[in-house]
Amino acid sequence: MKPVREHNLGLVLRRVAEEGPRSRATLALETGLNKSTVSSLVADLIDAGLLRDSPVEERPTRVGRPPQSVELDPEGPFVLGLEINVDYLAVWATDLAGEVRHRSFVANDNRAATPKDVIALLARLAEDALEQPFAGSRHPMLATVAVPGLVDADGELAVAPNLGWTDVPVARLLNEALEDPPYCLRVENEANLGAVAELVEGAGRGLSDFVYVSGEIGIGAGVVLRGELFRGASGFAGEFGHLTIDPFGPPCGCGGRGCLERLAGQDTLLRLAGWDARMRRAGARPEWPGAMLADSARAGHSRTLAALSQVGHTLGIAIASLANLLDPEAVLLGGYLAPLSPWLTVPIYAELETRALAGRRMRCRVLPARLGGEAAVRGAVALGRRAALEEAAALPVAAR
Amino acid sequence: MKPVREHNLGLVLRRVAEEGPRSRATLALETGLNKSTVSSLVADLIDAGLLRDSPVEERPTRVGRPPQSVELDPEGPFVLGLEINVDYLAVWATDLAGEVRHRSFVANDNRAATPKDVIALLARLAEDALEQPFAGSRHPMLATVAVPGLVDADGELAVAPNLGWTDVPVARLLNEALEDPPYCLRVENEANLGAVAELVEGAGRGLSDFVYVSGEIGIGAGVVLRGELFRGASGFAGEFGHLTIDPFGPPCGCGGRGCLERLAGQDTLLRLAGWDARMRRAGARPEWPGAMLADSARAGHSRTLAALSQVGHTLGIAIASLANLLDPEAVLLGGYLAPLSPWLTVPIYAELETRALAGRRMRCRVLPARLGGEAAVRGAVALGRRAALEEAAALPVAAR
DNA sequence: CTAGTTTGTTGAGCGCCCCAACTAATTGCA
DNA sequence: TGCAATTAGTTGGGGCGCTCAACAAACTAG
Repeated sequence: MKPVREHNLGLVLRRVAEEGPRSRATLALETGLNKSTVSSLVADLIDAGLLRDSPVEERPTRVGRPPQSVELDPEGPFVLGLEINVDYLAVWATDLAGEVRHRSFVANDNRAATPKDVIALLARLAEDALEQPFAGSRHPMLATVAVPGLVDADGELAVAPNLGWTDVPVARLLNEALEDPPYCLRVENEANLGAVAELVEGAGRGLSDFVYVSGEIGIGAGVVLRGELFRGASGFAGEFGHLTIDPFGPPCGCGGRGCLERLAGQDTLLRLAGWDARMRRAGARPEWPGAMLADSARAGHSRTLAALSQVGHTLGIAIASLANLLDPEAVLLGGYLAPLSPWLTVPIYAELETRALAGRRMRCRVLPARLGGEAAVRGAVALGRRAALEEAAALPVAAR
Repeated sequence: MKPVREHNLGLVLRRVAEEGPRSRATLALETGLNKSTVSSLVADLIDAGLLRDSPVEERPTRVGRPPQSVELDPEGPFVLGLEINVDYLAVWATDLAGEVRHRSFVANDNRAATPKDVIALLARLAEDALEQPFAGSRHPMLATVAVPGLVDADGELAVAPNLGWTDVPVARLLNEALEDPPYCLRVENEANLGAVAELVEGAGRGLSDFVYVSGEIGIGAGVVLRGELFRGASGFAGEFGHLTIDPFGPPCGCGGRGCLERLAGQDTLLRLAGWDARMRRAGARPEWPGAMLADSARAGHSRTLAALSQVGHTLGIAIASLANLLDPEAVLLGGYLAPLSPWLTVPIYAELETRALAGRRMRCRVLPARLGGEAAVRGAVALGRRAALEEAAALPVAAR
């Protein structure tokens, strides 16, 4: 009920986490706290195994006693990021500093398997990560699972169209499948986690309001508002692919008509560019359509260029609606859209300028995402890491 | 830098503001603070002129010493809500408790006048309010101005299409026109303030994520996320009327095509229902179209009913896009849409069910707004009042 | 080697919250 | 009427945790 110490511990810890190793003196300067207070806070954090004295010297050849930097303790808490996607599973493990300590990727056709089997396999991969020597610590462990579908407020996977799953309690099943369940396990939509990843270490760094558009098999989005992921009232925010573009357009799998995903999704784009969409199914890598179409566009194939222009205009209409509603600082194009952004941004900007009421007064930039196919796992660890930093601050006061 | 006292003062003050008069004992129970702490906090707030002992006895015939309730001091700080609209000006003044102490409304064709003259007139109305006896207090005074246009992050009115104004520094001009400028003066979009009003005392009470759709001459919206007004990166969020419904539809005044406002705005609705839109200009009251069309619909005029159905479907498409993106708890229909909602909700829900991906899993309700044409002024005072409560907590610590 | 400079630590002081004891004001019951 | 019982509010002691100032530590410059 009176978490002032906890608050300040968190302040110092997060500062070190976000800005890197630094001395007590600079921490005092940056946080506005007193030198002696910072010393005491840092001592507690070291006792709790969250920080350690750093060999890195922060010293631009100045006079005076050399500062003693502290950094995140790599032996401290660690974090798991898991991903279930249509045709693969992935697991990453990092320490508090965000250093990736373990990484695995397994191709697996998850549409063909039952949820239970898939989650059992994922649990095996997670346990491999936990076997790593660095995982022997007594610290709490957080895990986040990225899934390609709608996750409701209780963490249950309500529906994953491209996986063919409905109402799968992923968190519960995974907890049961794990020998030693983590301190906290959460499940989150893939595009949402992609947005978090871009926010923390990608094209969204430093931004506070943006939308990450994830072009996978469908088109999803993660919405970041005021520097935080926005999930919506039931956890279903960001279904950008089902914005209506043409009310009487072709029917979409969702039951609507003329959805963005139907008019500008991967299948349509490939078809417009002259490829048979079914080629995709033939075991290609996930990054296939983006890289291939970019090659084709670079080679100047007119049909590809026309397809990209058309899809760009369609995307632009949707992005203009989004901009009218939310006025974000930027829209990030992720997934297969990222490598195609050189050809997409021009038509998108054109639509934005004619259709966004605030026109050029609002500078909504359209940028390629930076993290490619790793965005979702990266976001999973990043979210877990952020939560760990938040909660870890409560640790030293409890340990007293 | 160590606002723990301030925080607790605010906690107590806001509790009383939101939940009404109550005793120190119940405040202690509700805030989790100690009885003695609450006593001390309340004493400070009384000293600062923010609270006073209340004659109201909170006593459900129980044994023991009767509690001494405290309530917001009506002699405390006061708040102005101003509104500049197309054909009228309005000023409300309330005390901290939200009790309206002064109210004025002046019909005035603001399109025909220069911004400077309009603001001078508004300043005169504001000064009338300040002449009131209760305004003689030493307390800070906050004012908020509602305007029907885009307000940028600096509080400048960038563009007000229906007023014909562009780049009017309303805050600066009003400050100059006022003899004794307020402690803090802010300018905010009309629909945004309508959303705040509905949040505080209308259909949005208790909700944390909703969108208020304001049907005035244009269609705007105020977006409330996590219980707070969301303004967007440049302050231009909520331009719901310019969502694209039909990319190749009729041109809209904004430069786009097939905007919601063009396809389902007031003019179109009246035309579809068989009225000449120009009749509106002929000096009718602002609530004219809603009340009149509702009468006509109640009378069973088939052309009106068909028009409402068509507009409802169009609105529903836009609301489905919004719901896909933000997953709000509710959408409130305000302005002239409120009295029409009995005929609009059915087609809107129909579109929501077919077009929102999460379908009936997400319960996005569509409700009529409750505050009618007063929403914007009410929101203006409510926003000022909320800010006053926030800042007033800093007062007692400064006064020490 | 000493003066100057910057970092980190130590102990006094203090704001502010909690706790417990106490006073105040009422009801219930003998 | 009067004395428990009960609930509200106040008062003073204690302690957590922050700030401040003085000091010790570790280095550079000349």
